[in-house]
Amino acid sequence: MRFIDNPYQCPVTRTMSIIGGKWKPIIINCLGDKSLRFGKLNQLMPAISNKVLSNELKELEALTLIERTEFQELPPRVEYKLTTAGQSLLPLMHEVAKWGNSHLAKQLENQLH
Amino acid sequence: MRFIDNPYQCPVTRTMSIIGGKWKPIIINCLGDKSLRFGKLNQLMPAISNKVLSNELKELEALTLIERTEFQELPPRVEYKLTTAGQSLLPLMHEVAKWGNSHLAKQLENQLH
DNA sequence: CGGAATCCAGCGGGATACTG
DNA sequence: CAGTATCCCGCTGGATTCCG
Repeated sequence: MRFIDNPYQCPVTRTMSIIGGKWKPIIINCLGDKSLRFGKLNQLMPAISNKVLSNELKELEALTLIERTEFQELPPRVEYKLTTAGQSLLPLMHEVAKWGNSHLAKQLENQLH
Repeated sequence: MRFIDNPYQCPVTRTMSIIGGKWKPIIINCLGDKSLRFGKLNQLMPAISNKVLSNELKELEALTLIERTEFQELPPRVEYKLTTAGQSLLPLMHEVAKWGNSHLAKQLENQLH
């Protein structure tokens, strides 16, 4: 029996165990090709606390999906951007977004009937 | 300012607010084109408790992504399958799986160097 | 068999204050 | 500015039991 909730056996479960969770896909999609500062990310996502954002960023960094660059300035400046591996997720995020849009469109359409 | 953590403004967030969470993508992918019984689903996913599985199935049903069919037999039999809307997620799940596989392949490759 | 009900521990995560 | 530290609440979700 292949257990589909086993990341070693199921590729969907594997992916979700990497980028699952409430915030990771949003952060990845938000970064895109850009390099963003911590404060800017926090501003774009007002619903996330700085503690959680900090944790998510650390995890994404540990997964080598994003790269953290600390500039030795005052006041401090830190920028986050996707690594090559992280960028490989962008097409997937695009598909996710596409589904979200078409699903919404269908819902609105159904409301008219 | 467009807030990317707002499902009304960001399609990625919108999708994740629908099929996000630990189990929904796995269940959807697991169902595929098949019709599966509660017990079979629980068997395929030993790590999920029946309570949580039951909840997830209810939520997916409320989202009209899956359809529940109850057969009036003894012992009882209930089958779950994707609706048309749910099936529209399968290509996305396929992409998710593809990324999971290629990501794993790259990791293994890097270990050789 | 397919759940619902109950109990309960763990921890995710919010709010706030503080620091280099 | 970019976090860390602390406190603490709420809810997720596990284990178990019971029911039609």
